[in-house]
Amino acid sequence: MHLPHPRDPRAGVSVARFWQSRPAGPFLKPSRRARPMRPGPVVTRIAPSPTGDPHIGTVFMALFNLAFARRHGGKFILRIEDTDQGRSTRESEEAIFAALRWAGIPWDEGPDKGGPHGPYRQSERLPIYEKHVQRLVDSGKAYPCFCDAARLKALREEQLANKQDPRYDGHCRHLDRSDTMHRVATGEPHVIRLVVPDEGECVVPDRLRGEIRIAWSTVDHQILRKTDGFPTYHLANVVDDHLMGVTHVIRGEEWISSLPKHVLLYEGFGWECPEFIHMPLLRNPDKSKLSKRKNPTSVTWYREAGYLPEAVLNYLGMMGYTLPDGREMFTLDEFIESFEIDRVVLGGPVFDLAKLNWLNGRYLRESLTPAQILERLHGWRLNDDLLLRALPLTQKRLTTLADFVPMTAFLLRGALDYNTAELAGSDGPRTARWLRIALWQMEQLRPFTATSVRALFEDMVEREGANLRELLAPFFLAVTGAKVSLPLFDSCELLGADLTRRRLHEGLERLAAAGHELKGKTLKALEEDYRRRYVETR
RNA sequence: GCCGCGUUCGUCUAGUGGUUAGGACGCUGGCCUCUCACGCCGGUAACACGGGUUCGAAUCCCGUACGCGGUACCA
Repeated sequence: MHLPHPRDPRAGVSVARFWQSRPAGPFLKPSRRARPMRPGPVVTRIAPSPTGDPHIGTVFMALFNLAFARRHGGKFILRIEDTDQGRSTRESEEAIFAALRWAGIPWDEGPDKGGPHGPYRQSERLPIYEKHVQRLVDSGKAYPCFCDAARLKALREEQLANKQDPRYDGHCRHLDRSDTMHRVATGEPHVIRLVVPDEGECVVPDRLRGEIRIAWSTVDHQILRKTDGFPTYHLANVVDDHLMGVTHVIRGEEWISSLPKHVLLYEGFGWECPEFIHMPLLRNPDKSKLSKRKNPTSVTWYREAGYLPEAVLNYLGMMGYTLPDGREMFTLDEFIESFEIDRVVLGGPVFDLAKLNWLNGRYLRESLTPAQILERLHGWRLNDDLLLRALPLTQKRLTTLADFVPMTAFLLRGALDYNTAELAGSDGPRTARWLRIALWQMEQLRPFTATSVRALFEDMVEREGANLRELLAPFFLAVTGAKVSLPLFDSCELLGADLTRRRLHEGLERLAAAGHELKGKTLKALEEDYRRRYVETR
């Protein structure tokens, strides 16, 4: 079905085209009853950005995209959005693949397995974006902009001071065209910006939310191509979704405010919009967007901490959703089989480890035989590989073989059991600061090895003006659960980054409970201090 | 600040005008039992608030409050 250029007859108001004609009268809240499907094959996608650790939210979104596609006999694509050259890494990309595989999420097309619409890595599609950005410039829907950061900053501050929305003022849009072209041709640094209407509003249907309306005046002249020649998310995302035949964009609600930009791009290219479905965001216990500061977010942590992938996936399947028959324990296939996107609820679900624990326990005692659990233990950490790596550290300390188990138990344990007063030591606030700083440092530490951990602490010794023995004391306790243990740096390596970090985090929580909480002004001051003394002189 | 999206037990949720507002986690009392755990039985606890519409609103409409998200040459 070909649709004409989507522009509403009402002046200045553009409406994203939906596949069906819109109902007469006011748009009613969508019903939870299944809505009719768009004809033709369904294609969904997950488009993670390979920066940092693989996020549990990525698995959450992947699950719903996969279920929707499969339920309707369609395809599910994995696309890597590595348009941020500064932050994207191959290592992180690999970690995303591994995380999805661990979780049991299969994809039909992706960078690792190809497909008819490849490549599936945005950094390899630059010529495609280039061509499309040119199309927009040629048709006057985008324009080069030469403004530097200083001007933009000043502009933003002035607008904020006048209580206006920060928004590019169109300065470069009104430059003389031939002059502009000349400056571009001579290689002057510039970005390409999207032309956005000044008046009217953008109205877009969302499958779960009804019509979303946003005034154009609040939408910025989005940069489509950065100075480095790379596209921004907005451009690459729209171009790829169209070219890859994506019919349903199922993503987090954090994207709602950039919806108008995307709609404008689809219109600019003369393409039909996909159906938009904005899911609620996973939340911390305090309701803020799930973040590693407050909750474990790395998929690898859940694996290392001994969660079963099927339990994690099952748990994610009940975030914002219940099966039509209310079952709480289900396989991926069962989830897919009965999946109805219209049953998704919009309130942001708090990710509750206690309930995940209960579910994980049920899997362990109800769905696996002892022999199968043994296999899982081997696949987890209780295997020759770990024992063999621990042996060089324990060998000289052994009197009988039986000493080995208590000596290495901390490598396999969940929560540690130690005295918080001992952790705090004589200077609780100082201990808290040290743990906090080490944790920040470790978040950046790559690779995570005994050597790099040693370097981290030696660096800290210098900057904190403490001696190593004194500095390390609380870390022995926090990481191994004992004041006397195997060498700390090697222990950290054996434990791995996720588990080590989590233990420091737990140490911090214990200190907080004991009255040494870092919060508010103290925390802010520490952050600033940390930035000054560690980050800027790195 | 501005814009947007939300709001049923502490948490995950059922509920689509008429229900004693149901289930699950957690917490808690009991049973089972060599301990613990599991399991079983019971308890605790919610429609944010105010106006409408209606014979009747958790359910529909409007406002308020609160929460969250966005406001980048990050995604």
